[in-house]
Amino acid sequence: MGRSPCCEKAHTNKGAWTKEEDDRLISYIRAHGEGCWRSLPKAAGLLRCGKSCRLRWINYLRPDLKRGNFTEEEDELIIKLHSLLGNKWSLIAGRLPGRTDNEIKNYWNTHIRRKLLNRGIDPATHRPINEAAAQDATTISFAASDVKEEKPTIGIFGGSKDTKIPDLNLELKISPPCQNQPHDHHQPLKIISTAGGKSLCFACSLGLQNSKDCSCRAASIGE
DNA sequence: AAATTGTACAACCGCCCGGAG
DNA sequence: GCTCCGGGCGGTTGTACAATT
Repeated sequence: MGRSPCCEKAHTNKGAWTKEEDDRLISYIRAHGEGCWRSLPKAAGLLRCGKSCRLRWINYLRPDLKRGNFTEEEDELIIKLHSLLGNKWSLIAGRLPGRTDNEIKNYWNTHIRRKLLNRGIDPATHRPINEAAAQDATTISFAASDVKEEKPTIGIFGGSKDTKIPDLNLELKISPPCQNQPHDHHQPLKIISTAGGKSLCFACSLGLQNSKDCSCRAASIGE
């Protein structure tokens, strides 16, 4: 059927953003909010595609972004999340406050992939490279199944028969961000897993009981 | 010092999904 | 139920900079 382009390409700038463009975008969003990205460039006086504005804002201009190097903790969390979620960068980013999907994706491709390869782990399957090489070609790209004690059924993927691992019913549920939080598209998703009827926060389901992301502890303290 | 190669990351492209009409 | 549109996502490319030869 074909789609109309998101903007008139003939009259839009491309490539790196200038300081002036950044300033225009920031001041417009501060004054009017994010609103409709399609009409925003015109309203803000920018010769940019709406998508480009959105990307620039979300990835680089938002005030709540945490710039700078990833910590070792963040590294490990990304690896664990990737082993469960695959290349669902936005979901992974949701668990890393201040980080964006694009940033994590780039970081994965440049740093973590190599780090895993150095450890002898296939970054696509999270299996030891020798084992991964011996795997049937039909092996799926994310593999929580290599951990024998943890064989989660990941409900958020719709339960493809190839991804179901029967032994342990570890359902992941994703709920909208907490309502009392300020509006933020990248507010971490609350992902709760239930194993054997016992509710675990997402951090615990990943084996990060002592992580600051663990909400079980906070809940149990409050009880 | 210049050329080449490698690395990091910003930005774009095209597709998919969900909501509105 | 269908179509269209806007937003969002993941993959890929482009480019600047660093390291090496």
